[in-house]
Amino acid sequence: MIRTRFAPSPTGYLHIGGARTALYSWLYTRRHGGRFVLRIEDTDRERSTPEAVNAILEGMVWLGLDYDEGPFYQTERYERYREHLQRLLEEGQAYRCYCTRERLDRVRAEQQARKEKPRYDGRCRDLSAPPSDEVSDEPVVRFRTPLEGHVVVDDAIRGKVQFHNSELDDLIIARGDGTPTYNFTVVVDDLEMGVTDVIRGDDHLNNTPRQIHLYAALGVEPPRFAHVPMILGEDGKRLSKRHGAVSVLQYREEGYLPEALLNYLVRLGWSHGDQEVFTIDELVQLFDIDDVNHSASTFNPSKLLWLNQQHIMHAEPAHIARHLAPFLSARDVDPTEGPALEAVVRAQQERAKTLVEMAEASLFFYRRPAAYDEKAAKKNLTSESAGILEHCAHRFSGLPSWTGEEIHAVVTGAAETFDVKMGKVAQPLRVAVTGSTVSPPIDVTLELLGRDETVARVEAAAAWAQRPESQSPAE
RNA sequence: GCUCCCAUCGUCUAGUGGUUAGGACGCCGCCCUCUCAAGGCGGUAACAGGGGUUCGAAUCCCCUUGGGAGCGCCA
Repeated sequence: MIRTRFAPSPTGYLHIGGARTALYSWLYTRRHGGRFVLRIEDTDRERSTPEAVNAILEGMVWLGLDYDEGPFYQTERYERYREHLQRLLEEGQAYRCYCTRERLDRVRAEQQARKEKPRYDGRCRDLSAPPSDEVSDEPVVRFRTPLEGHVVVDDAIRGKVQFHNSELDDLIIARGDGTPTYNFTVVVDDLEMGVTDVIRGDDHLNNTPRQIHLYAALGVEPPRFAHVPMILGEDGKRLSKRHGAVSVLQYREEGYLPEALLNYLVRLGWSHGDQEVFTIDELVQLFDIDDVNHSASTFNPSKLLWLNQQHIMHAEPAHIARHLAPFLSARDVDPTEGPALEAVVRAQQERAKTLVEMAEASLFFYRRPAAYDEKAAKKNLTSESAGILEHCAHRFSGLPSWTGEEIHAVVTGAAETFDVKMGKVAQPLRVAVTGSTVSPPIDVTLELLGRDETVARVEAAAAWAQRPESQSPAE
């Protein structure tokens, strides 16, 4: 059975790049009926924070990327690493290195000055006793990397990638204080957690040959690897916390649907013919890791926005209503007091790119506009339109029932009566009830708003339109 | 600097030796229209460059160029 994992380090929130990696792992696992494990790589105690852990967990929940096991915390697994470390030491596959940081820094600087690739020079590799000078009292443990030959990473996305062992050096697997480092903990965890497929960012491809050696030293077969390309910011640089990468939770705040974000992310590096819009179920059916592209891609906010609109348009109104409600509440509107939220959603569904937009554009359904938009009022609430508004208010009051059809008939009737175009009736009405020139079709809008509220607002607007100042001689 | 990865419209991509190089976002125009949208139609725009291989290369190979990543007692 396939087992994958997502292994973020809690040094910041869950951002776009991490979310896509998680998505790919998740989709791949769901597609093949495997198990998805969440592991928090918090061995960097300096920078890991509980807030970041929470932000990551919350991001996963919002995106709907559920995991079958975990979260496991590496800091709770030190015993496991210690055991393996001990074994490597005993078998001579690892050794203590007494070099001081100062010596290491100096060696590195010298190598760079000589335009060489910086790497450990192996001073302690074959020592039987600690060296006599420049000795650290807290020795680290290094892994004995083969000097000759090469390793091949058989990557599910990139194919075979070959590295010469001469390019590798003896990496530190345990710090001076005895705590294990990344390249060692991933290997131990992935093998102990039975991970069959390691799906991770491209930036780890260079670590993979070392890890393959570690697997060999521990006597196990390495998992299958899949290195997914990076996501670049609009400046072409790798997306990072410092570089324009925003938290996925920020997209929630900006009114994006999780399925839209996921849809956008999956298409960044993967495709299925010409299809652009996918449901999560479709993705689970169609996605496979070896179809992922080789090249890095650039984050394109306007396409994400379009996709969000697509998902808003095609989703069930009830689903959108659930996501929309908090945005209304945040604007001091109680969506249960006024037209049914689902009906409002239906009316707004194809004219909002985000839930924020939809909430803003729907406020007038729940409370009277504080003021008429200045330009809108000047153009539409005139002494001429006042008569039309009064006429409409009167007819609305007399309607046998309050339906869109009858409302529509009143509007078209008014246009005929006054011998004007539809716009000369609809727009003043729109300004009267919404305060602006934008809303769903006028009959739909008024029907939702209700007869009493409509008549009240239209009469108020008619009165406003007739006040002396609106015919100010300054015109 | 060294090693590794990558290279089709501005962006995301289809393409796997023979296509007028397709789609999508964006942008522009037109249509529809009570506003805003949505929708429809049309337009703009790409195979980084150079060598090969081949009857024939976006597709295969090499070089160059460009971009990215790694080279920590970070992950």
